Amino acid sequence: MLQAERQTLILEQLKLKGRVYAADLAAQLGVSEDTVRRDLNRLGETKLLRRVHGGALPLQLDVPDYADRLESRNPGKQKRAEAALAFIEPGMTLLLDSGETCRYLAMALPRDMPLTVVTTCPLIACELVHHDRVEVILLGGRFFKPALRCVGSGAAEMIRRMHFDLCFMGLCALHPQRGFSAKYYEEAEIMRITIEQADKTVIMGDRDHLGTVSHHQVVPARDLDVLITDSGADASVLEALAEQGVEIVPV
Amino acid sequence: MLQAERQTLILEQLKLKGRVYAADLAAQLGVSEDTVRRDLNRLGETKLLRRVHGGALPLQLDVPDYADRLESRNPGKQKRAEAALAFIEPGMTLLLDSGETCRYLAMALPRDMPLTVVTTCPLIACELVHHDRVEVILLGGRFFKPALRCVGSGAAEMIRRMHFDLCFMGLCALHPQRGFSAKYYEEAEIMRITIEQADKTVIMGDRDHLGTVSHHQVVPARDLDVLITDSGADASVLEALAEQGVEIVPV
DNA sequence: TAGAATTCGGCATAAACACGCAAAAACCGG
DNA sequence: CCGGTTTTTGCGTGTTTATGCCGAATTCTA
Repeated sequence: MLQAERQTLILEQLKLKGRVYAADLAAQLGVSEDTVRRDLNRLGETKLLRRVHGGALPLQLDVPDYADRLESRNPGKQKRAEAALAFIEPGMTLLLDSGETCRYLAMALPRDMPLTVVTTCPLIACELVHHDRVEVILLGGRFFKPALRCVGSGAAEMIRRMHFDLCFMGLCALHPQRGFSAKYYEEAEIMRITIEQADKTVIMGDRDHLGTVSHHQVVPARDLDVLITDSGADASVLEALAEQGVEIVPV
Repeated sequence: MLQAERQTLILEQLKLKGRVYAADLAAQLGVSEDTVRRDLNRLGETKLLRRVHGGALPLQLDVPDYADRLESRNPGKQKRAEAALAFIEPGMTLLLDSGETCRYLAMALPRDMPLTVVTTCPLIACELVHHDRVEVILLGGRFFKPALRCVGSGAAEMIRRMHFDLCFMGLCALHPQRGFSAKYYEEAEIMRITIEQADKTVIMGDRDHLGTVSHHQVVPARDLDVLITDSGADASVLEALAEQGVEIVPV
């Protein structure tokens, strides 16, 4: 049996059962435990599974819900938001996705620049109350609390009738091969539609989310235009993304 | 069962039930209490739960100012909001209009009552984030900042397709002859449509707004059902309103 | 304050792991 | 085809980790 074949089987098994044991796999695949361990370690390094003592678990990047994250101030997000400002020009129509990163961007927007900001996140709308020259369009629908955003057909319909110069999103999980993914099905759908309507999509997020996979794919990596991330991010992942046409902006 | 898997289960259980006992977990997971304790201690060290004698609790930095805000700010609005609760029954679909009074009502809603709340005000939507049994529908559209609400054809259309058991509104101006009126044209229109779709309309406001007139009429007084106001309000105005079929609730 | 439940620390055991080594297989350039 | 290189794999050794058990210390509760 080929190594790659074996690793594929391991991943399938993992997906099927939700967990795999090194010892079981060794017996089942007819190789030594060392070999299985080496396979598991490699798959873990490339972020295709979560290696744990005794076996492996599916990757579930447990992003804490937005509602729980609101309070903490985060200098990294602040910096990425400031870097994102460079893409914005007066008169543009922006979409700000839900997420803390985008909230920082909303707060960082210059108050004297005329802009139209579209968002599904009520919190972001509230942040922009004192930006007198920013027109805010709030996309309504069912309020999906874990992600603090509106989802559903109402919001989707409204987005399909719009067009954005720029679309900004926080980074949940981005993997060179497995694309940009989100934690919840509901938000993944809205995000996908949003990206379709935008001239340019800018993603912001730190190294911890790079090379990871979450539950629902939004779009493949090549559909993204710019990634603003911290300079300490894994070079090989950045390179792989750059090859797919993503402009990397380190801060 | 893998260690990491077990710890994930513990966290899930915790989120679900709000507390876990070491002894129960040991029996349930088929491991010794020592093992469970070690798991709990580790999860506690990494700040994923709050370790307590006998088990663990979720660590929720739960909105500490919640109670304070209700007590201190505006006792009048608080009282009227509490009086309004009497009209609400489990399972109802409510419309909460924009305005501080309605925000108080949102905060005062019981957390364990299943409800659907529809609102045009993003701030109210955010207040309801921690009410797990309350489904929130946010009506989108252009965000009209002076009134902190969404207006426009989008919101109006959505409202026309809905039906509310109860509609709550703060009181801008109410005059027995000249009706219920609002400051801005945009909001008056939305409010009128809203009242049309509601079985019952409840208005909350203190004496200062009674007997006054603002710029844009919403509906005549007879279209209102309940007025919750303070007991010191002008008796002649209240009487005139009562004659038009408005139930007066003094607090 | 006494008794019960819980926790802590040390210890033993078995499983899982890392590391180096060597054999076998696959690969590669000429 | 052939010599050299790389990759893969399995094995042995020593280390680390996970777990359960036990007694002592601590904390809760009535």
